[in-house]
Amino acid sequence: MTDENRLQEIFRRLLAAFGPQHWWPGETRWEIMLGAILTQNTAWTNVEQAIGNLKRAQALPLAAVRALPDAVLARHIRPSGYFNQKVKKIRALLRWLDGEHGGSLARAARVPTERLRAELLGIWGIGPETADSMLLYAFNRPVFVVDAYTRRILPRCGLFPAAWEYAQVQAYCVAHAPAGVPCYNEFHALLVMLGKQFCKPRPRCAGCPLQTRCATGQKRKCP
DNA sequence: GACCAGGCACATC
DNA sequence: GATGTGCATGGT
Repeated sequence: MTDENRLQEIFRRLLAAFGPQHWWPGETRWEIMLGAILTQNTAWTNVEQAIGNLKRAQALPLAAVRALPDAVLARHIRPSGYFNQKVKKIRALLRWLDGEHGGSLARAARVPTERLRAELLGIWGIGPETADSMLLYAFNRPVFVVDAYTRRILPRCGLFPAAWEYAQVQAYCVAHAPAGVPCYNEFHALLVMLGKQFCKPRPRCAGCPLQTRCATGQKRKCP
């Protein structure tokens, strides 16, 4: 079976098993972008609490977040973890929006994909996964999102080495996965669903007296 | 109590 | 360039 067929078969099976995921769980472009920052290295349930806090305080809209003092914003998003860092990232996002697009997401949405991606990657605190999540889910661009689950699951299916970096994995998926915004949307969501349920991080090293993990993501190194 | 979660920036070698 | 570390809460 070719790589293309294997990846398409994985997509087909996941869709059959889990059904459409209806991502992204956010109602506006802004809410999706905010969620993309808040979910960095954080369980979505924690992000839901943070967004719930903002909603209850009627502080979720872009203009409301803009008007919040840092300390208040930090208090609202506290459940999502790394709250001081995330306040800085949200401020950096707003600075970009104001500086490049007059504070208008509608204007930002008219920027071609490659340039928009470059702009997002230029924002402090926004790396490739967060930028691509924003592009796909907030701006409806055909960009394949690679996350920790993608990089864990597909190598275990034997598709490529686990050591591949972001851009390599993305290029592979673009080359072999079913194309287009709806498929990219669903594929990423389905990989997350599968990963949460069945694909825990790398197994512990057999016989390691520390019972810890080696290679990326580890807390300590095996002796 | 350890591990994990829909990363990223920065320091150090 | 590769590797390690800080950031932090909440669920299991």
